[in-house]
Amino acid sequence: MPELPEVETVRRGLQELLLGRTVAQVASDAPKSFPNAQADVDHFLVGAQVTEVHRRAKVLIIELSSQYALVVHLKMTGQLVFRNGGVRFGAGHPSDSLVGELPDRSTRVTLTFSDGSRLFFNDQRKFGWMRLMPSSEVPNIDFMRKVGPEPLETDFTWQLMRDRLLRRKNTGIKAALLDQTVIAGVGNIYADESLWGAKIHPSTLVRDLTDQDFRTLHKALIGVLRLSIEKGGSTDKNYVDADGKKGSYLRFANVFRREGQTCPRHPDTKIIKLRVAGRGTHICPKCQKVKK
DNA sequence: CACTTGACCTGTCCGC
DNA sequence: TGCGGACAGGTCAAGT
Repeated sequence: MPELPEVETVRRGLQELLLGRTVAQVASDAPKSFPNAQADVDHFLVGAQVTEVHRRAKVLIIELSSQYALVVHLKMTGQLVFRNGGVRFGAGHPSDSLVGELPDRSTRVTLTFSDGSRLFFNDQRKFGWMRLMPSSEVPNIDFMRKVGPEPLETDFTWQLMRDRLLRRKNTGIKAALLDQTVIAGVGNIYADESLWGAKIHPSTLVRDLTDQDFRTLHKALIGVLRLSIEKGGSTDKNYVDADGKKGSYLRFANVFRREGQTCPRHPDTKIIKLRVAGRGTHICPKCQKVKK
């Protein structure tokens, strides 16, 4: 379930690994994961060089010398793994890797570069997608027009966060945090972790939060996102970076997937799992109470 | 318009 | 052991 820190980790890896490489060959399960017509692939992808890899919210944008871009959303089980030669385990121990020989049965798209290296787009559940479009059109797609501000940009103040969240004042804070048009890049893991950090119950209506709550939540959210990027993101089941390696943030998580374990702030209280905003939600019932 | 729910998929886990 | 059903959750479409 790649969220902002996972997608940013992949971006950094791809930026390092793909820059300057020239696409020589493309194989895909089109149209499911890669809907472009073959003619466009032949004209604007094959023969093009990778010039830059950007991220906006949970979307990756691989810029090409053809003035086209490959736009990728990993959704829940997508992976972008680069291989140059055989199986790479990166710098860590082999057990840090989740993927073996590629392609495998979840490979949906394979890009082969002119030097023989390859980029694999794997996606077990086929929710993710990759599409080729003119770079100039990327900001005009519906998602980009509607998506909220990046929480790690310097202009993302607590007041801006408050004002964005108040656009959903009659809904629960967790639903508002997950809404990509409110704030970009937050998903289930970092919503739960930041709400625990700020001692706010996920069902609390946004309109019932005080300025002090918004300040604390702002600090908690930025803190968990930064820490997770530092740890290479969160691997629960599928997520891996561009080298195929897992992220280690979940070792530092306080509540996510920790139901039944004790709250770090309350050795006498166990973390429980609820359903909020249609998602599995983890809280400490002692720190996080609904406010009215 | 604001807000909630279901659909999209497949692999895994749990109870019978 | 096998099997049906619940569950995992990012986003969009459809529903209230």
